[in-house]
Amino acid sequence: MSTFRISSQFHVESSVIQKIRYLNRVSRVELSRQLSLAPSTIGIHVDRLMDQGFLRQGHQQESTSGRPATLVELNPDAGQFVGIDLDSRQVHGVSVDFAQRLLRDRTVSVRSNASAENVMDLIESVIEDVKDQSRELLGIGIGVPGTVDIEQGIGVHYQFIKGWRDLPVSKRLQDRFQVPVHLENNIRSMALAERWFGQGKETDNYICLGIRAGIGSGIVLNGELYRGAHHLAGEIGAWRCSSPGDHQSVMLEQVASLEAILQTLTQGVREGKATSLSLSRNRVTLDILSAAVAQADPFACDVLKQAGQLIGQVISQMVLLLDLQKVIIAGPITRLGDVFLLPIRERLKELLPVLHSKEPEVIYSELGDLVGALGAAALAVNVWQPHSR
Amino acid sequence: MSTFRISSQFHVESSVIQKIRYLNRVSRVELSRQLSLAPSTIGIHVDRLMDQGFLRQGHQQESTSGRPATLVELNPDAGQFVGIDLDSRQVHGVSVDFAQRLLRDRTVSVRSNASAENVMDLIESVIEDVKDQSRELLGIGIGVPGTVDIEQGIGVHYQFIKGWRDLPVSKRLQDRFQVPVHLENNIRSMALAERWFGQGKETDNYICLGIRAGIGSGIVLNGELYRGAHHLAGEIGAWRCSSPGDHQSVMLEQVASLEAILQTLTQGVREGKATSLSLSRNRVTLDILSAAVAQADPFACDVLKQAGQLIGQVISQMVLLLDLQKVIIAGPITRLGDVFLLPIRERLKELLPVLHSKEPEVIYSELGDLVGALGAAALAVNVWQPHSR
DNA sequence: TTGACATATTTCGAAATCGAAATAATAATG
DNA sequence: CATTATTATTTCGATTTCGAAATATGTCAA
Repeated sequence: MSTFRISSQFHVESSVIQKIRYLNRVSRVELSRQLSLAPSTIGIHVDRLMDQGFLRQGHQQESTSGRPATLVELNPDAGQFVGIDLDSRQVHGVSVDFAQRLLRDRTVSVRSNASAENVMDLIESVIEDVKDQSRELLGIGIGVPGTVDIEQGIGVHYQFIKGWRDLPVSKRLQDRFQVPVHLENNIRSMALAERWFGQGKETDNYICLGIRAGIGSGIVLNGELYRGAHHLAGEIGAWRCSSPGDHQSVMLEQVASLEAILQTLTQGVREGKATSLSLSRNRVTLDILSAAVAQADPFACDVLKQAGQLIGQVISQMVLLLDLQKVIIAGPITRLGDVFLLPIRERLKELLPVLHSKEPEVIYSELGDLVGALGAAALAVNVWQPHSR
Repeated sequence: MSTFRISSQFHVESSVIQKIRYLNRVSRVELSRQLSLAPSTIGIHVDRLMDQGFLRQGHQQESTSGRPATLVELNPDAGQFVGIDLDSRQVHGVSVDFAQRLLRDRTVSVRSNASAENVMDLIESVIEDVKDQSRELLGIGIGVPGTVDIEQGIGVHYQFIKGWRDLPVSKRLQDRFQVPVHLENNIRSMALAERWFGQGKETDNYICLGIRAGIGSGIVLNGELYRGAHHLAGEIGAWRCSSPGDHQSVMLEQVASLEAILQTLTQGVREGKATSLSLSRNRVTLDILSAAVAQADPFACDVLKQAGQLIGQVISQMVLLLDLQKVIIAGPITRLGDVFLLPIRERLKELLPVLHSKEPEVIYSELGDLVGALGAAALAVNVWQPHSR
């Protein structure tokens, strides 16, 4: 694949837009400083981008001493992006305007026996739904579970959807909607969303730990998403850990994922443990667990504590290896609150040597169910470039 | 600290020199491609750098079809750099010419009760020794153990040298030798040496695992040294691991470092295990162990196998998290050969899921005792810039 | 030997960027 | 109210980089 050079003009304008996106409202001088370009150069590009309608004048404000800056901001009406997050059970879709503000969102659930083909149809209909008819569609981002080939836009493999193997996701959507489509692993999309809108905004080194059916993570280092040599970075589901009671080492995913926790609880109920937990369709669900936790059910709390401590140990290792400032935990498990979070923090504190003066924060994501979809949209936004139009 | 902008001219020339350094001999066109600059632009800079004596014409060669390239290479005589590696027990020093070829090297040992002050004196004398009198000294790089503040050039803390705390290493050497001095953690220096001269040359994502008195690692991601939020990345000595026989988790460094291994062996000899190992000054030394391994002493081999398996597990975790292509093991422990290396590889193979089609290599460093010093020199080389002279 | 063909390098006018000075717009001050 | 200080933005000639075409220098095949 030949690496063609992008006309330098567009490259600069692209990075100008990115910076404004990141800072919301900026003066020309501030842009000049941040991009290491002369003020005069920035002036030229900002003027051009305003002519083209991508930027607009913001309220000039900020009175210190000296001439006040005339702030520049994105023109929300310059177009829209769509982001899709495919979970094992749901498709979340969002559309955002050019200033990356939410326009519409929609969530549909996936039948448990749905095929890859069914899922793709569903995704297309969700895109159709959330798309605003009155704006130009500039790009689509999509986060999918499992392994992906982001260059080719192919979903390589995901075990929980029938036939999800070497699926040309990007090509299909590109053909249908006639805009650039960017594929990414969905946990990395979430990490990206945290970077843009969430708790990673001011933080350059963090991990977004997704605890759902499996366990995976999106890694941001020096402010950039890290993907690894074969786009497999962050796949820590298979980490071997010492489970507290057990002599043998076990896989992280088989002990501390939401699925594994619910499994352990279900097993406990069947064995007749003293607990207020009940079964629905033969298993403990997250809702049931949530209710039990609210009543401080001892068995449920104990199981969560065990899992939390293990996660705490895993986080201690990631922090030591990568010298992280933050670990953001995402996924439905965050609904359980402190019962799960506090044991993680405690264990982490125990395991980090004192020399780590700056103790890393462990926090829940606050972006809600749309995290992944917003991140996917950000993916498309990130790589979009102003064409001559 | 104000971020002053370097005149763009020097920035380009600097990156031209870096690229040539990396590729040894290159044509102007190849440079143009690699740096994404127009051939005409490269021509101007190469001509100028030749006039200034930094570059010279290489043998023009490489006959394919078309006009043959006139290769450009570094002029070795343009100056020299010095690199220092401070280990807990030794100071290694090297000088390299402008083309980064070894000029001289010298190793002196550090008295076990030496103070920070003694060590600094020793370092100064080593620099004086290895420095070539006939060339201009352009920079000094120095790798030291423990935590460092690379911006300030301060050795923050190292427990095994008396008084090694908040030591202004760079300032002292800068005052004495009147050239830029660059400080770094010594394991990161080693990782950098692998990147420049060793097995990291063609590999963009790897870890250099240093197993000595302690255990630490230097991390290279996307071709660049990763330092983390507070320059603490890679400090995995405190990782909690499940030791095979034990129920409690233990610190990696206390089980699998060279020090720990020798300690375990010493203990074993005292307890009268059946072994050919003997004690020298009340302890098993690496030399003794080495000899025992050569005779396939069962106790020694078993202990090494245990340690190797633990390291294998640790590597599996790092590989899964960071999707690495390679792990390079460095330190005196590599003298033990396959008895230590093979268990690592076996355990790693066991623990990696099949989906990791590209199995990462685990190899010993082949750079010998000068790794660290060469890496430190590379550190200075890396940031050096052509001044107008 | 000659004439494609291929690739490297240089040439040169156009475009982008710089840097320093000029200009603009405000607060603080006397 | 005028003046000074301070920061933002624009102006404009100088410098750097680009891009396309011209030129250089080899291989290969007829």
